[in-house]
Amino acid sequence: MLNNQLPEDPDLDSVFQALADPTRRAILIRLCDGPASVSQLARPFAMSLPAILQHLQVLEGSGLVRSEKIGRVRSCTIVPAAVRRAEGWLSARRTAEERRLDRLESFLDSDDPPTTTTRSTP
Amino acid sequence: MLNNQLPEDPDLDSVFQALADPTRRAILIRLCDGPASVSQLARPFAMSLPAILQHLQVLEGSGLVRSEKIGRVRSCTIVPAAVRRAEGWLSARRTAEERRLDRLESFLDSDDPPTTTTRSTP
DNA sequence: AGAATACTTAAGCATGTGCTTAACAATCAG
DNA sequence: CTGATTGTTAAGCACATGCTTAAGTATTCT
Repeated sequence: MLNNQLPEDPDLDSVFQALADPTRRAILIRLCDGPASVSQLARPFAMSLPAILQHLQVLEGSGLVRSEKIGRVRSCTIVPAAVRRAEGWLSARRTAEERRLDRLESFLDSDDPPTTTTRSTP
Repeated sequence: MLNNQLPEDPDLDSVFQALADPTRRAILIRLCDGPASVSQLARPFAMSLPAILQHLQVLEGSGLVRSEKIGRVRSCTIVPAAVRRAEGWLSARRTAEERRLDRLESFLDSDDPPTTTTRSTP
């Protein structure tokens, strides 16, 4: 049985997945201050360098971070567009829900409250 | 070796984790149109009911969804505040990065570029 | 060249995630 | 009461995740 649902942008999976870890979010916060090398990024954490590397690979795989190796140093930068895409999805949900509440409100503000299904006014 | 880093809000972990799945995001989109029962939420998916239940538990554990059982029907609703909290984190990153670019720009627009190193805090 | 630096790869391990099926409630309709 | 509807619990399985250590490679310094 094939799953022919979910017409949604599959790329957001990896973005939110990347955001779902405190180490990776801390790395992103750090990168907002400007580009950094792998060992600079690793310094604050009680974690091995390979572990940080793996976090960086997750971040890069999601598109939230880009990196380039120059000499023996890899320089990592945040990718604002990817951050905005995730933000945009949440923003769309928020506004959709707000629109619904507005419709509901203006419906209740009209005259005739017929069989108040949700929350009978006390 | 204890990990005494990461002074950040740990609750965002579960929020982003919940968002990192297309089924759960589709459920959230659906809930923007108003409350729904478990089987209503399950209907569009080629997936067993227990699977949907588990997704709902993840969503509820993250605070993105609240639910209440009335009779034999569980009614699920989205929690806008939780959506806004995730959105707010991303928004803060974006603005932080924009501020940095502004500083960089006005710095480059001025005359004297001294030692273009990133972060020379000794 | 030889040593230090900065990163990378590989393998392994414990735990978490996303499903499944089967069986078990609880409630409502006739 | 009987039976259909709606949801819940439990067990199990395949695979993903987040680390670790050990052993590389590539670059720069002296």
